[in-house]
Amino acid sequence: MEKLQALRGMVDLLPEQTALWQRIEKTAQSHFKRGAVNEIRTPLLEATELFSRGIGEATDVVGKEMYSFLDRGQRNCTLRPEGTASVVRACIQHGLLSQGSQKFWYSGPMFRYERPQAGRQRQFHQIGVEFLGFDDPRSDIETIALAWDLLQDLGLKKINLELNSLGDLEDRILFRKSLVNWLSERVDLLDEDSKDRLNKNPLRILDSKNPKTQLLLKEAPTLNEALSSKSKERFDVVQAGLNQMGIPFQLNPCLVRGLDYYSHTAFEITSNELGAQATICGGGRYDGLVEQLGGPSSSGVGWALGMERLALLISTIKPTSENERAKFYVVSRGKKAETNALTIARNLRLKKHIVEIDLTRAAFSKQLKRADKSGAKWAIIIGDSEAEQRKMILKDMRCSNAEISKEELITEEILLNRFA
RNA sequence: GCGGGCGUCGCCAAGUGGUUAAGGCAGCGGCUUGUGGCGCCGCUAUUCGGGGGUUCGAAUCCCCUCGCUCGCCCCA
Repeated sequence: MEKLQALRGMVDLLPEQTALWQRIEKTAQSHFKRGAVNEIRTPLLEATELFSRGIGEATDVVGKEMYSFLDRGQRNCTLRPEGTASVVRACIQHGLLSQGSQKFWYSGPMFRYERPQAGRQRQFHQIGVEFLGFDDPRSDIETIALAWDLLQDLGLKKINLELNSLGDLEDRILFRKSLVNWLSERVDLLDEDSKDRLNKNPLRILDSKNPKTQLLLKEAPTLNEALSSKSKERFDVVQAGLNQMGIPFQLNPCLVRGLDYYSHTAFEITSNELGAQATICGGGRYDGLVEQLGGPSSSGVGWALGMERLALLISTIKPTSENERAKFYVVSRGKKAETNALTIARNLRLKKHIVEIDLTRAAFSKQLKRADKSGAKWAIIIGDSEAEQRKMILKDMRCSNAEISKEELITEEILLNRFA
């Protein structure tokens, strides 16, 4: 018989992991709340066209990584490979931008059909932020600071912020021309991938990992030189803002990012403790996107961070805290006792206590062993004789010595009063 | 899509051609027929990812296949 298992690249998160994930989500939400950023939830499934138009036909994400299929109505659908396009679509659809600028956060699964490796799955999860309708470079600074502070709060000390400016559309067209010209005279020195990109997407050559290509690029014209004075000024404001906040960053003139919609500020937060997939958070400005998707001319800036990669970095943190453990562990034997036990557990829970109940019918010694292991502070023991008297034994499990630990016979009423 | 590594019980793991597939953890049962951290005893893989082949004999050798994993590509 064929073993049934999850599809490649689809990962189960077991309780040991979910505790950590909840911690991350809780921390992030706390930062969003303080920043007056509102949650938005959009569908996992969208029209394929949203992504091909938004992210760009020539990108790898659209070209070879999308989970696309025809639904029963012959509509071309795609499981979202990223969050920004959906958020922008929702904004346009509901006319939110006519109500002024918007600050959003989202969280959820994304899908890309790639070979899985460390820090990369086919279904992965992102927490992201999108600020729409903000043109001021201070919004770049605010979003970056939000990401930075959130990661600091999670205890990540050894992370790097890399920063670049892609300029506006005109800057990039100019730069592309000069880069292509320069590289065309040196095609022989390029690696295969880069040769391919020379026509398709020349800017991407900049972040080639091929060492020879990188060496060559040191002589090449840089994006920075191609920026208009206006773009340069804007970039200066962003840098000055980060400096003033004491957020350290490194300029990386080769940081271009793979999605077509980025302009001006582009940034990545990386860690060198992650293996090959070092980026835990990436984002930037995307001023043309709203209009490109059929909305009003409007600017935007945002980022997304990878939950799996974040979880990898924080995985050393202890998962279960003291107050998440059960306060009571209910043990019972005998027909009447067992049903009484269930009711008592429920009544304690209605009083907001954390209660674990043993449903095994094993010997008391066995059940109490589990009570001990569970870390519960109190055991409630109900056998036939207690059930007859409508009482129970309350046993203090905090004492490590079983012989001298306190226990007493009490009624449910007394119990509920005492722990009210 | 292309490379490298790996696949023995829920988890970790010995075994590298001879047959009873070690051991540890976890789980279950018992010592303690109604009472917890220790200890002791017992149970838990007709089977070594799957299929085929070589051989008197294979978890151990060969072929195919599936899966996992790391890397390339790319991104979070």
